[in-house]
Amino acid sequence: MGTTQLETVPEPKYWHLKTVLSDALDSEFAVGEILPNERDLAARFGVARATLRQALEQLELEGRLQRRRGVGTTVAPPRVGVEVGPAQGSGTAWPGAPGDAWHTEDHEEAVPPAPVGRLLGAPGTPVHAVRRSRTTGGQPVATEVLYVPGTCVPALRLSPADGAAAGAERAEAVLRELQQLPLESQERTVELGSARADDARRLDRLPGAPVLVVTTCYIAQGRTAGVAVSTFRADTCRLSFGDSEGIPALAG
Amino acid sequence: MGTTQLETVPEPKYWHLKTVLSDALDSEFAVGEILPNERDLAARFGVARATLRQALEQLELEGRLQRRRGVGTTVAPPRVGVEVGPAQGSGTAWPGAPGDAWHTEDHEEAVPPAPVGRLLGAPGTPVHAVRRSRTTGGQPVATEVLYVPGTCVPALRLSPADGAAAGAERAEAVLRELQQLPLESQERTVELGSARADDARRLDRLPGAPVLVVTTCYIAQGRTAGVAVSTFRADTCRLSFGDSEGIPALAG
DNA sequence: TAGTGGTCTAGACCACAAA
DNA sequence: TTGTGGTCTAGACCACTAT
Repeated sequence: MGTTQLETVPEPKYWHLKTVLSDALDSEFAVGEILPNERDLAARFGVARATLRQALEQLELEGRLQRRRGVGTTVAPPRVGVEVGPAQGSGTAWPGAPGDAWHTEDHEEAVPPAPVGRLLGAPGTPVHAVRRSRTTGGQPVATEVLYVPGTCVPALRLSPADGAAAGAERAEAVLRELQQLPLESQERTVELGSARADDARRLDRLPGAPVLVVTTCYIAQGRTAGVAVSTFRADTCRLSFGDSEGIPALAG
Repeated sequence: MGTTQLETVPEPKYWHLKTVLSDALDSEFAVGEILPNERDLAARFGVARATLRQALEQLELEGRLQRRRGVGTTVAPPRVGVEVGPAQGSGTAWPGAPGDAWHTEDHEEAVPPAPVGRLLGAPGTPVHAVRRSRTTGGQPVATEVLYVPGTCVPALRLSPADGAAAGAERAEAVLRELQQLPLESQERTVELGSARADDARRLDRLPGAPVLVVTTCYIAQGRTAGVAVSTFRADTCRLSFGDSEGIPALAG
């Protein structure tokens, strides 16, 4: 005990700064309000701009702030809950089932990424790739690619001569065909990732922005009949896996 | 003449660097191998150390690298899948049910954080707080606090005179008592957070490290009878919500 | 003690959005 | 054009680990 540890707290400046700013956001700012710019804030707290930015980055990661180049830093609204679990009261269901919150955008035939190819049991084989997106209050919150082997939707007739204009229609045709397949189960994983350039553009973020990557395996006829890779903005989303609707429905 | 750089790709250096390093990790390094130190790497790529660090941070966020102060940067093993969903084949269950993967550590009576208090319907009221932890392969992957109102475990007799030594025992007593309560349903959310100082220590990370925060509401007797806030290391974990076991069991 | 990653500085310039 | 956040530099020192 001899060493009376008087404030030997080597707490980093940016960490302390983050706490101070966080408290200020709670008490002195309203949602949507614009903060002073980074140079002013840094001067006000007597730190370098890089240090101030370290604190802001943390707060943005936690969904407290929103920063936009050329515009400024604003106080972010609370994270929106995004339902990801079993569809409304119906247990598991294929993408594109009635009432699902996604918007179908496009379709192409492509070789899936290696991890997805392994899940589908046929690495390197071209499959249907259906691009979908999801918005909340006009803001994009997620983008998704659903990979479906051609053998799982055998009745599908695609005329390659249709051209690019029919992308969304072809995508919907794949989803319609999927509903015919009896879905046995699904399995989901969630992990942290950083947005690739194309996803970042769709999500209105910069490349590298933190995202929650939800991978869903759809099991039908004893095999993995589809894999959806959904990319959610980590700064604005809270993923919700609700059993409160699904379980009672199954029990009743 | 280095100025053969005709293509003015406004791609940030750190982003390009990250890609280069990522490819190198795939082809030239084995899991656990130590990378050259940051100063050497920066020199080798002809960038400032801060820029190199920006690329390393991204790779660490994606679980590709592990950095430890005083030691070095090593190639991280693939993320471990951590089962978070319905317990093995038994549908929903209380924490502490047989076979659950958590280790009970401690107990105290405390006022929960405001958001948890709201979920429990009684902000500002002291409740049981049970601390648990989870490891995989000897590495800590998650820490959790389960908040349970005293009114939900009325049969529990705690002797305050027991002292601190009985913390784990008191915690287990709370969990035992919970099993008596019929669990109606549960609801989970997942969001990105940054580790507070105490959680960071438990997870063997620095404060501010990215974590996946899983909030579970346990519903019993028509009310929220417990709230668990579980904090998983985002760099090493992939959360797995498996329905493949639970759904068939319920259907049969 | 030596070597590592973590923090911090004080600049500079760039890309972007809005006036 | 102006002002914002985003990128980058070339240093410095600190905290930690292993020897």
